[in-house]
Amino acid sequence: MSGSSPLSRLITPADPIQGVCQRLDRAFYDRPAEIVARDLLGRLLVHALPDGLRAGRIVEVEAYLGPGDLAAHTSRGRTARTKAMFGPPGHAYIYLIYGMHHCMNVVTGPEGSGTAVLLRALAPVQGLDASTSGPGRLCRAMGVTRDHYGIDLCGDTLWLARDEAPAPAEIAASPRIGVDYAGEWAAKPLRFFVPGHPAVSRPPGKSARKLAERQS
DNA sequence: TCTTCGATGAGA
DNA sequence: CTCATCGAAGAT
Repeated sequence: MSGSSPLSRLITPADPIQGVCQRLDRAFYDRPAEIVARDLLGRLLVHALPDGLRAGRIVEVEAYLGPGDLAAHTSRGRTARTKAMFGPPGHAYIYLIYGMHHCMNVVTGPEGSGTAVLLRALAPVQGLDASTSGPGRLCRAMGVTRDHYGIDLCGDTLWLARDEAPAPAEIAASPRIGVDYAGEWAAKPLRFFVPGHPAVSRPPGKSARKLAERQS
């Protein structure tokens, strides 16, 4: 944490970060996944690369509530893959899905809780030219791979931050995507997104179930 | 060791 | 709707 933070370079005409930009600290992540998930909407994901910073504003996430949640990878216990998800909060849980796509989660709650939030879509802010809608494309555009498995998000490579942009006026919830196998857990409204935002990966259809709620 | 299949995305 | 593509998990 030096005085000349690279965060100053985030200020752009296209989507200016307003005033002070501050890295989210450990305490932010050390809360229940569902709380962290909602609080992550509107925050920034930042990756420092040799050729500059890439940053996007989070507009869609999903909460995974631990071993009791049949849709969560930690529901099958502690394995090599889920080691990071069972680890301390504020670290990245990243996995390869369908042999070709990476998905990035932020680990939440106390160490051992096995809870995390999947980042599903970003609104481009800086250094992003590919699509950032959908968990696989988000990682590809941000340059996130399993090399970042377990990385400390309170460090200076890959981190999340808050700025002075207003929080989303509204947050919508829906069932999580692609977890139909999870029994009653498949229906729980644990996907949160900014309703109507163009970067959201799957805009709700007419019959899609949606719960709009007020944000803090 | 063998088999199955997934917290996806692209394309017909 | 299909299918690419591979590691983790469960079955054997």
